[in-house]
Amino acid sequence: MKIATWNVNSLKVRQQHVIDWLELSHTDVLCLQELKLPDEKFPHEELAQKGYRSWCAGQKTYNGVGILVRDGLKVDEASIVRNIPGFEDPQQRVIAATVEGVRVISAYFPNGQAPGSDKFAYKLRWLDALEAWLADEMRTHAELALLGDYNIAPEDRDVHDPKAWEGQNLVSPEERAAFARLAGMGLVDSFRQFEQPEKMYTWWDYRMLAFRRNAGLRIDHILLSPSLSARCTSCEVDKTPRKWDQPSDHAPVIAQLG
DNA sequence: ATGGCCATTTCAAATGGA
Repeated sequence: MKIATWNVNSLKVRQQHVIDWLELSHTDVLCLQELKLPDEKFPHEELAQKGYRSWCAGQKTYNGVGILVRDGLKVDEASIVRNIPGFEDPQQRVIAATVEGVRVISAYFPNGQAPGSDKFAYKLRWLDALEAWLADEMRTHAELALLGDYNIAPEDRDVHDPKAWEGQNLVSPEERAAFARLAGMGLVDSFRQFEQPEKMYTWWDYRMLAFRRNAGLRIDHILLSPSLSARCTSCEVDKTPRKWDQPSDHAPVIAQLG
């Protein structure tokens, strides 16, 4: 089973990219972030025509997450959860589904704007709530995958220019500590399970010719519970759709589970 | 050179992203 995550930065604009990439990558389960559309505008029918069932937690203009599952894979309808239970939040950032017994979570972590800001405080509160909920989820699901736009570059090697970025949003010690706590819970960064090319990132600013200069950050991740990590045979970033016309500023990350 | 792009809302310029 191939599982993947992609921040599409508007599903309306990127719908054809998603359809093309599903066919290209043979992805079975695709987690999407930044749909930027309300539930009633989610293209369930169009995706169904391409062989995927879909679930979403959308909202107008901002945020919004979804999960696409190839026909034939077993999804327990009762397993669908939207948002972090107990964490009141109008922002739609989390959706979970159990697919073939694997707990799949699509998450769009808050950006945080800048350390010290109100949005940064919200990011840290959100991270605390996620961590508490994940602890429960991991107790009930041995095979769990947390996929999404984490808006955290966990290490300096995930940053094109660590000196310039030192202490900034997305790389600050507090954010990295939160990421490290996820690892402390037993979640494994599947990308780092395998040998990878140098300077591999998942996001590049639209400005400054950043993609051409490979001036990026690795902020999109697939974290796996111990028993799922043991099943994982590869994890890579696919930069292909970042080169297409009118691309998302993020590239998808895909992992193969044996 | 400390900006530059892009999507959205709504039709002009502000907001948010990362």
